[in-house]
Amino acid sequence: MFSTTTTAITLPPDARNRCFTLVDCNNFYASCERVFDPKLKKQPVIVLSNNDGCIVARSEEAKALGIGMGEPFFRCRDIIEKHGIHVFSSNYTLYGNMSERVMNTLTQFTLEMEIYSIDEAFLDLSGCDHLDKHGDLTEYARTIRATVRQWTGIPVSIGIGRTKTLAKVANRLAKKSARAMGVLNLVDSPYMDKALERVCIADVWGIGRRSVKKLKEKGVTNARQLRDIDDRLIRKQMGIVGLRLVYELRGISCLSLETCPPPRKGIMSSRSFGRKVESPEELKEAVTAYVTKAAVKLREQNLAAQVLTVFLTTNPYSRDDGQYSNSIVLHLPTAINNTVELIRYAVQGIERIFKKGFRYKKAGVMLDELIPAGQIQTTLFDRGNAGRNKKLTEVIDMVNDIMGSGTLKYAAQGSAQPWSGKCKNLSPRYTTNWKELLTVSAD
DNA sequence: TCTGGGGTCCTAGGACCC
DNA sequence: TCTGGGGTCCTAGGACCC
Repeated sequence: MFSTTTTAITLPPDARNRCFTLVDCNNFYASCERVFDPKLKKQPVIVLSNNDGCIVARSEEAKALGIGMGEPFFRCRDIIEKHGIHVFSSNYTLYGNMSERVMNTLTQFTLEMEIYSIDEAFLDLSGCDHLDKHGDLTEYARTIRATVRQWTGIPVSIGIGRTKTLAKVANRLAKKSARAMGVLNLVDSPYMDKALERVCIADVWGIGRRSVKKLKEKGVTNARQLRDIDDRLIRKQMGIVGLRLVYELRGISCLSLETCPPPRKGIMSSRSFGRKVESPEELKEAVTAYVTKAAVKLREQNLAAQVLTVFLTTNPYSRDDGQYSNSIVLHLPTAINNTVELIRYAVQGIERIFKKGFRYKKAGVMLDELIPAGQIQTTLFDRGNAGRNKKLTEVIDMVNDIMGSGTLKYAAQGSAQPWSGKCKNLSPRYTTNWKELLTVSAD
């Protein structure tokens, strides 16, 4: 029996001579909060996930106190009170806008950039690496760092390497090492082995919990050992993804820069409830609100959905209540992107999977099989409803765009929304809402 | 009492076909 | 002991990311 353990990676001719720079904001959400409140400087700060559930960002001071990433908030209550840690609900409007500012700043420094996440971007400086013999590339990165700090108030770390994965490694070390002062360049570095030895495999980009376990069983614990692993072994343990990762650690670029984001494959919108929900009416309200949000995103990208999935679930952590979760996949008769019709189907979906007698914790919708909105075909029996719904949706979009999202709502979303999530410690939307601008008092 | 949300890619296995 | 073999397509689930 043959198995495909041979290398199956085709490489571009310049795969060994690339140069990637990763700019990563430090403790991004916590840093955003700090920009607008100087009192938070040098103070422990944490930011919570939606519904004030988990801790998703920590300032260095909070990390030093032992607060872990992703820890449930309620389990840290004691330590938070004891040390007077500043707690924020997540303010995605603010973080999104701050992210835009950081990314706009970065475009000053390169023509080729991939916005990888809300707080990270890869810059292609392949054309610049000849400068490096004179140390200029590192200097260039220092200029980038200082500029972002000055223009946005956000501290960043910068890692440079021959591959994206090595840029990630360099970035991690830049953050950890005080001597690096936020910038580390690993391009053709004589210290490469030492650098890789300092990074444990769990911290390598693309190595998750499962792979850590497998690799440790093979005696591989740090990034240098992983780089030097046998090709067939890694192929067997981690498939093509693992092999690619190892190549990247060797300085052979397998992951290219994605300068324009590929079209979305699906759009999801879901939320945990602030309290348990039992009535079908409230579930319908919630799902209506979620699908409305998803539909706005859909239209922003000029897409229409052919498949709508609706799901609901009780609290999987709860031991006392009965457990039930279900989902339904609705193949729509034609691609849709107007909110009115999507709400109708979403509500139908909930009606079909709802079961009485359970205390629900979460529900959501997914839009899939997206096609360009221009390709929407109307059905034979459509008598103008689609046209009316389209116009209505357009008007609502326009008003919400000008007056702020949520100005006009569909009645089915409900107005009190007793199911909505907790966010007790929300900071103002300093940069996007006139009523919430930072005020400076004279006294 | 209280445990996020939104994505991507890959693989194994089943269905089906000739 | 001994089922045919080989291909494609689809889907569910795993693993990972921030």
